[in-house]
Amino acid sequence: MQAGRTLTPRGAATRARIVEAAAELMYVKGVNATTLDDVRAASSTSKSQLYNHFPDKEELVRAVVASRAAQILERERGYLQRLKSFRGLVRWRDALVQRNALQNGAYGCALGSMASELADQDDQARTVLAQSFVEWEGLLAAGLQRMRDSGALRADADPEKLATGLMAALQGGYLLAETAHDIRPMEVALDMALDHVRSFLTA
Amino acid sequence: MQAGRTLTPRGAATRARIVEAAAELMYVKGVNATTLDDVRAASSTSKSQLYNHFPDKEELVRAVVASRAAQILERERGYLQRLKSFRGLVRWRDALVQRNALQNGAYGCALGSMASELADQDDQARTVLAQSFVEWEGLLAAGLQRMRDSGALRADADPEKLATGLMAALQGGYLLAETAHDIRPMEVALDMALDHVRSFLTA
DNA sequence: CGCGGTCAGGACCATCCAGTCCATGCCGCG
DNA sequence: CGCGGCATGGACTGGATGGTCCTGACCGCG
Repeated sequence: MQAGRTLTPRGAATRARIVEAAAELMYVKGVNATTLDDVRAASSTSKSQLYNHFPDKEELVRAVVASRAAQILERERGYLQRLKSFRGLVRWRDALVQRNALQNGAYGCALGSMASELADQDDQARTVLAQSFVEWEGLLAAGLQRMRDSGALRADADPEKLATGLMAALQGGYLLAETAHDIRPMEVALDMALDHVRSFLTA
Repeated sequence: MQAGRTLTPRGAATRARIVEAAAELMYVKGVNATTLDDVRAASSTSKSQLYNHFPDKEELVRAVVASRAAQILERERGYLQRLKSFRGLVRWRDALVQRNALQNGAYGCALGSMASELADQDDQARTVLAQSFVEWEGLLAAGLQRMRDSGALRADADPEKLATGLMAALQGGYLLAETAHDIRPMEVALDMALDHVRSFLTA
């Protein structure tokens, strides 16, 4: 199985099943703690399928990273594409908090936890993750820019920096919540970032 | 070797060497990517010494966590014990940024990266880490409380929440910096949190 | 100075896990 | 309907890694 091959529908489905199962396991247990045998069992496939689709575990990990990044950016686009008011930002915050509350904060951010684990281990994965964060912040920055253009935000507001601040608060909040098994730090952190944006609101 | 044993000076030194070497390796490579053989080599000891001092790897990891937490809290106490002005907070920020700049943001926060890796893996370690974050935030909160008491901060400032916000910005900043290999996101995040505190300054 | 116990050294073992391989089955195309 | 190739299954292997154990050195105490 070479890269760029055209897959039959069945093959593509199997590949997707593998990536999805691996993503879930790696999210819950961590990348390094997830064995290929775990993935095999969870995806109801076999060892040779794994190696038909991925030359080695590293490539599977990269596929998982790409898949998760695409998934999250897709979801975030839903929230942020039309962002143009402070209320929209509050809704964004609420949706993230609520989603994380479902699991009591455990596991953290799917991108953030992989970033932390892979940053010192797979430079290629790290780059993709970094790029994903940039895109994610870009969605926020674009919304903030629209708010500025419409006069909701003052002219001296820097959408890029505000977006970075929001993302850092989000990621830091995820981490503290994951460690404490309590989502309140995440709420507090996001509220701080939101307050910061609010301080640039006109009138 | 049982817990609570009194060690000879030599034994204590060996134990400390092991923990220190393990801490460094786990910080740079990650906990799971660090093998006991790595630790043995880096600490110039032998396998049986490892097992003389620690029943298994998990306990070594816990010792590393405890050691790192103590180390960081000690360092932070130096910065925060006498914190009583906004300028002091800025100095705190600068010191952290400068320290992280030395390695171009790589590796992140020694506590944060272990928290992310161990949270879903060792509940005992997670609890210690959570407690350490609480203490760390406590140092910040105490300083902010002093600022409030002295009238530097308004009465409606909540030191606890401000401290949590600072910590989240710090941790999120570390993560983004580590992923991007660029400390600017960390600076931006901390500046946001500092601005937030500034918004509670009197006059 | 010698003796008991603690510490150091490193060979050794068992397990786990990434990665290989070959036999079988299914699918689409002619 | 038959054929060629792709997908599938799972047994197998080599090596890494956590953990054990035995031997010998050192240290403090009598």
